[in-house]
Amino acid sequence: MERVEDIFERAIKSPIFKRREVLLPDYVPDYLPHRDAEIVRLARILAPALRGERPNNVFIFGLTGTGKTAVTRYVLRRLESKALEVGSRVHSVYVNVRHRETPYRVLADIAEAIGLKVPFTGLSTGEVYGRIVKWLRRKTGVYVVVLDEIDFLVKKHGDDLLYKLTRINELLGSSRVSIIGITNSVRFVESLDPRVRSSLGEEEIVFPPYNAEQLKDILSERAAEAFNPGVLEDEVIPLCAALAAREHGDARRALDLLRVAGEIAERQGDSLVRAKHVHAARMEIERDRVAEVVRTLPLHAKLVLAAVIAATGGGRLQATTGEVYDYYRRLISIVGVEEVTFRRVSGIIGELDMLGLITARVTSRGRYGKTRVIELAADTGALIEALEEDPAIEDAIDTIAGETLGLQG
DNA sequence: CGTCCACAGGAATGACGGGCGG
DNA sequence: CCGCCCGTCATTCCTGTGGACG
Repeated sequence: MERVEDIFERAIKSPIFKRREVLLPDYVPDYLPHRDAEIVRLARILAPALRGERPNNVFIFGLTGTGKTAVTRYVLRRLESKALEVGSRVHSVYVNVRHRETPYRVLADIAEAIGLKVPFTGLSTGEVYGRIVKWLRRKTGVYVVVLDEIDFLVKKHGDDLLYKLTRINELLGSSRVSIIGITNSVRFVESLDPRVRSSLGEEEIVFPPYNAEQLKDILSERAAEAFNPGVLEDEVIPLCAALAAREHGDARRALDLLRVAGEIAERQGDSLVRAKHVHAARMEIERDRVAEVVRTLPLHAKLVLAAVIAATGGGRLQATTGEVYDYYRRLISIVGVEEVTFRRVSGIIGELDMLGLITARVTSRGRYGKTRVIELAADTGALIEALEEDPAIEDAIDTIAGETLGLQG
C-alpha cells in the first residue's frame, strides 16, 4: 500500500533534480576526478601544519575551471578535520580577491575570517595589518591563508600586500601564517617583485586543463548525485563536455551548462534533459552573464559600449579607438550629458575588454598610427537588451539599435 | 632609413560621497 | 560633529611606439 507521506514527498520533489546544489560552482565534492596528483602534492605541502610547523607557501596556477579552488578547499577541509581529530591548531582563511580587489578589503576579509572585527572602511590598510598582527600574536596555531585569483589584486594595486603577508611571520609569536596564492595567469608571476615571487613560490603546482574525456568523467560523477536516475539523455553529458572542452577545458563551464540545461528542462515540464536544453542553456548563460556585467556599468561605460556596438555595425566590423570616440560623442549629444575625455574613453575601452564584453588589442598601422582594434566579444542582441534596461540612455540605445538593424536588414 | 601618425598607457592630481574613530 | 581615510571616476599632462610611407 502506498503511503500518503510518499505521495506528498514525490509531489514536492523535482522530477529532474535529486540534489541540484551539487552542480553549483562552490560545491566541493568528496571525490575530484583526475586531480589525484595535485591533491597529493598539496596535502604533502600542507601536512607539516599538523605538527604546528609552518607549511611552505604555495603558488597554484591553472586556467579557470581546472579545479584549483576545489582542490584547495578539499585539501584544507581534510586538513582541518584531521587537525580537529588530533587536536592541532590549524585554521584556514579563504579570500577570493576577484570581487574584493583592494588591499584594504582583502585584509578586512582576512581579519574577519580569523575572528577580528574591523570596520569595512575608515582605516588605513596599514592599521588593519597592524591589528591583524596584534591579534595573531595572542594566538597559537597555523593559519593557512588562501588568496584566490590573486592576479586581480596585483594588477591594480601591486604586490605590497603580498610582500607584507609573506613577512608577517617575523612579527608573530607562537602562530604561523602560510599563504596559498591561486592564479589563472602564469604571466602575472613575472610582474611580481622577485622577493615576493621567491617567497610565495616556495612550492608551485600547475593545474593542466581537462580534456573532453576527463570532463565527461567529472560530469558523470556529479550527475549521479545531482539528477534523478534516467533523466539525462545519453548525448547530454558528452555535449556539455565537448562545449566546455572548446573553452580550454573549463569544468565550471561544463557544470553550469549541465545545471542550467536541467533547470530549463524542468521549467519546460520536460521529463528528460535533452541536447536542445543544453543549447538553450548556452544562450541563457551568455545572456545572464552579459546582463549582469552591463547592469553594474557606470553611465559612460554603457555609452562607450553602445558606441562600440554602433562603430562595429552591430559586431560585424572592427573599429578603432578614435572611431568609437566619435560615436560616443554622437551618443552624448542624444543623451545630453557631459562628455568625458578621450583618455578616459580609452581607459573605459580597456575596462570593457577586461570584462570580456569586447576585445581590444593594440596594433600598429604604420603610417596610419597605432591604435586598438576593437570587436564585440558578446552577443549583440544580449548587449542591446541589457543596455536598454537603463532608462537614462534608452533613447540613444534605440537610435543605434535602429541604425544597426537597418544596416543589417 | 628616418618620420610621424594615432593613439597607448603611466603618473600626478582632484572632486566626491561614504563611513569610521575620537 | 569634525577630520581623516577610503575607493571610484575623471582630468591633465605626459612619454612611448610599430611600422607604412616618402
